[in-house]
Amino acid sequence: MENYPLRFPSQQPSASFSTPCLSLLPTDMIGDIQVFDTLQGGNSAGFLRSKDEVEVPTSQGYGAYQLMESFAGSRENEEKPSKKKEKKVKKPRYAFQTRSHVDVLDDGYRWRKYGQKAVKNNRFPRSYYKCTHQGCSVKKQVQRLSRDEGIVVTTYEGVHTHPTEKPHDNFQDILNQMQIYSNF
DNA sequence: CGTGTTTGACCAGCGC
DNA sequence: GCGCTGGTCAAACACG
Repeated sequence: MENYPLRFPSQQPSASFSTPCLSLLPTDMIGDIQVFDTLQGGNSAGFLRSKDEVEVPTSQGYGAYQLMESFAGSRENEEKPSKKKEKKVKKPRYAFQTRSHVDVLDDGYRWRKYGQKAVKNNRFPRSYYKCTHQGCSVKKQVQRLSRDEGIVVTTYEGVHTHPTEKPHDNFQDILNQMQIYSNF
């Protein structure tokens, strides 16, 4: 099993959220995935994994991404297979909750939509995307919360095997943007 | 014409 | 076994 380096922000920024304003994410709404969130309007960041563990934010919000990196791949094969033989290997998933008017955040990668499904208890459909880069099998799901339609949940599955196609601002710039947006 | 979206069909897992 | 739900496929379509 190989752990590709997580290419989310820090040195080689790949995130370029077009309408960045991350906020709290109730993890029980999306199940067994790791959750990255930042508190709206502040510079604190939290990272949730499983249902109850909260990592303490580090200065300037970098901590969350660093934690993501440290957990990359750590949950593979974690759940018990219901049958004896090895079951599907689930890639680790990371969810971002973003307050945004648009569903699809520009994270610097090229995505192809391959499905859309109505979701139970949610009047908004969930969209499924795959990274179009050759050999990269990263997927993401985008879903708007029913109880707060201003919030978009983006769930990433897998890790990109290539750098972003859109070199961009550094992470600090993104955080600054988040500040601006959150002050609305 | 290449690329991306839409959408119905299909399949697998899970709970009852 | 059956029905529900989530996830994926693929043909048709739209667009630059």
